Amino acid sequence: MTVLCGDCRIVLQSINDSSIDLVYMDPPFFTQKTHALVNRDGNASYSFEDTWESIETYLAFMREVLIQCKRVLKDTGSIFVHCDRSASHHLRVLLDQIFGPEHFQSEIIWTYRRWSNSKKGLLPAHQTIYFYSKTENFKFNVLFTDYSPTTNIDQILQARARNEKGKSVYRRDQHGNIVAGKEKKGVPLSDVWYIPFLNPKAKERVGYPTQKPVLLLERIIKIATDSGDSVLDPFCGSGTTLVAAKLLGRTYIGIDISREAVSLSEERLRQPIKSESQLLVVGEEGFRMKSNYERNLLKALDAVPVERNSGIDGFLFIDEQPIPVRIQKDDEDIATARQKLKAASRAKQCSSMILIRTKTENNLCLFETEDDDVLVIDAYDLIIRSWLHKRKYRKKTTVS
Amino acid sequence: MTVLCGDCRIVLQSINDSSIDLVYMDPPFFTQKTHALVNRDGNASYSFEDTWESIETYLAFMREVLIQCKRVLKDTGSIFVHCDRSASHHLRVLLDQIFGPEHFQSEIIWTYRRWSNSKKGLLPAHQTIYFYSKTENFKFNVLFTDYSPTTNIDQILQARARNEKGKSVYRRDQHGNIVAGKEKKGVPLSDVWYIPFLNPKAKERVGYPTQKPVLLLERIIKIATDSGDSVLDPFCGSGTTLVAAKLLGRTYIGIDISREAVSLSEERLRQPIKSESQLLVVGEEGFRMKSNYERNLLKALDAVPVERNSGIDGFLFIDEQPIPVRIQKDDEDIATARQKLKAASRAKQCSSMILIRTKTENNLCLFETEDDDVLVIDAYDLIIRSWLHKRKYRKKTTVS
DNA sequence: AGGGAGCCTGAATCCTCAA
DNA sequence: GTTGAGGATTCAGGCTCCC
Repeated sequence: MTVLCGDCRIVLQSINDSSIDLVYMDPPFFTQKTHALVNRDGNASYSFEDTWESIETYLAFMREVLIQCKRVLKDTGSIFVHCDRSASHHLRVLLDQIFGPEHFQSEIIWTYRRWSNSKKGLLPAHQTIYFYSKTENFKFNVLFTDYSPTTNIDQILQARARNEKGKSVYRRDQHGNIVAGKEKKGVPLSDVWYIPFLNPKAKERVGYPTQKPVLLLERIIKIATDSGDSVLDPFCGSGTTLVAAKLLGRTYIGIDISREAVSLSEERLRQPIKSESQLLVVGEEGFRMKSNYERNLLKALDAVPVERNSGIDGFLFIDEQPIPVRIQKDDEDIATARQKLKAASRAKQCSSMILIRTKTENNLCLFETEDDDVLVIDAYDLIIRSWLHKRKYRKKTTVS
Repeated sequence: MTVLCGDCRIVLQSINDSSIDLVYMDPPFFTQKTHALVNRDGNASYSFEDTWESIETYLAFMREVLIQCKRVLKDTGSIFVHCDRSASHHLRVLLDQIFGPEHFQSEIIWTYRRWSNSKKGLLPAHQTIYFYSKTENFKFNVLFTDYSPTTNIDQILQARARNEKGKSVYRRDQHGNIVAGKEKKGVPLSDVWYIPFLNPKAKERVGYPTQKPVLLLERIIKIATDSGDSVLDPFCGSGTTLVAAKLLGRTYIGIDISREAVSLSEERLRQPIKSESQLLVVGEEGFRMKSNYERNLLKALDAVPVERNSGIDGFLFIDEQPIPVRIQKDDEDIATARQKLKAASRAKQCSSMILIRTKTENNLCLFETEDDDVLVIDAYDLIIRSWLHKRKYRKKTTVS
């Protein structure tokens, strides 16, 4: 959980063999340019050199770094190397040499829309991330995306079989009825990722050149590690990788040769939630911090999410009047939840509040009182689960 | 305007120096597999070998072909080499050697959605096309695409200038009014192309493995040539390049080592057909039938949305069992909604269903019957609206 | 061990049948 | 006839399982 300053070829030597679960690196791309950007308030400027004598010098440097990275990786670990069209082919040849072509897993295309320039040629709108594993036995979590709107989901739910000619057909039982298949979670994530490029005006920007979106790093970390695993970024720059790792509960080590970059990373890490939310709109960051479950509930309510720890999870606006919303937490009973919501709302002068109940209680004596200003609504999954439970029980008794 | 049969390394020798405007090639990808496919009507079968002793053998072969291609290209000509992740990096190193890294123009990513599989890792969903020119003085036509929906069109149309600090600002006349700029045609085409993969069921398919969509070739030909120019494809296969060239009024030469492929190309050229992709005509959004409201409701239920069934809006999975979900539509009463849901679910053999009520009815006589298999849940906004209404009324009566 | 056969997959078309 | 909903079809994949 540190950010180290120095040449990563040297600093990496202090890291133990087989101790890291994921290496992500965003090294110089061999653009042969100096990258500089002035900070928001204009008083600090970060820059780094990406000029090299020749491609051979560049590759010799990268070779040293990659060999060290392989050494520190666990056998179940993987490496993601970010590059652009300047030298991606040379880097992949190098990766083949060091990690072995059989450990190549994916060529990830990060694509985005960007302001057009009037260059003769096609507008560059992608960068490449090479994904190699150390062994065949690498850790991989499948992320799922939505089905294409052209897909007949109701159809692909049906179980399938082969007929006598070996053709794929839907399976039918002895009555000729269709047989239902297994659960569908969605389509496994593909190797082409559309993630918006950090807009020059984005609040997330901290003034560091080549800064990557947190969303991109979150996705990589989720794919290759579990909670508590270790993430290493030998060219950490503004520390985006480390922030994403911290937000996802992974441990992290960052290295950068620039004193300023290390300070900037440390600053961002000190309070990633707070400092990030100063930079980001509350809604955006609040959205990322909430669990999917709460986020979806708030969306269905059409409520605007707010930050945690305040007793209020979001606000619903009806006739321009804000109505505080709280979702009952796993570790609290409905009375506590109501109390917290009322306490937090008192200061806001709100007379109507909404509480979403997510659990059944042992004693169901607490109900919405007639003159209360809190509306208690049961979460959909709570309603469904108790209905199914009731039905099951009823069927059993009917049979007996 | 011919299709020649033979090894392209030999056949190319018969083509004059500096006589071709565009070379497109779709060589073997070094997949180390034999690709075979049976024709639609089942009476013909095409196949080709893509197995090699080593990567060196493959590259030696490709080197010979590429050197010949450079020779026959005009000084204003360009070459587009289609490859996939198997050997793209090696091919680009080769292209750098033969055409010079300074003549590298673009790494085009052709991306698409396709049937998936149970791979451990990311689903491959792109192929790469390298675009090199013979000299700096190459022919290039800018194609335009639509602006992204987030772009403010009004702003683009305004003329721009630089202020005293060199920053880009909108130009204003002496009265401070914004000056309208030149007409813009859209965003110049980027190097990431989303073009639907030739679907297994597409009519355009002729039964040749690895067949490419005509649309992809049309785009390349439009970029690099004008009407009447010459196009060469040394691995023409089923002749897609030649068909696209003919449709666009370019002259063409195709070469293939397989007698069957040459016959197939000749046959296709006799009646060049381009099938319209429904997906491209309508657009992905055209297939999405759900409102944001409905989508958010389904998400809160943790249900998978269904786009192509008029009775079912989504599926919820509990204990791996699919449960159909329907959201009551604006123009239907709850009885109709229930009836449609039950009708659609009958074929799916589902015994439990969920119906989301979104409106109150005048006669509230219809309730969930004890033995029913449909659970009716009120949408959150319905609950909230009726609660607020009730409170308002109660307060009024209290005051009076 | 290594290699071939068979299985699971979902996108996007074609195609059928009902209204 | 004409339209449109939804059922049927098949693959430049990649896994497992079985000799």
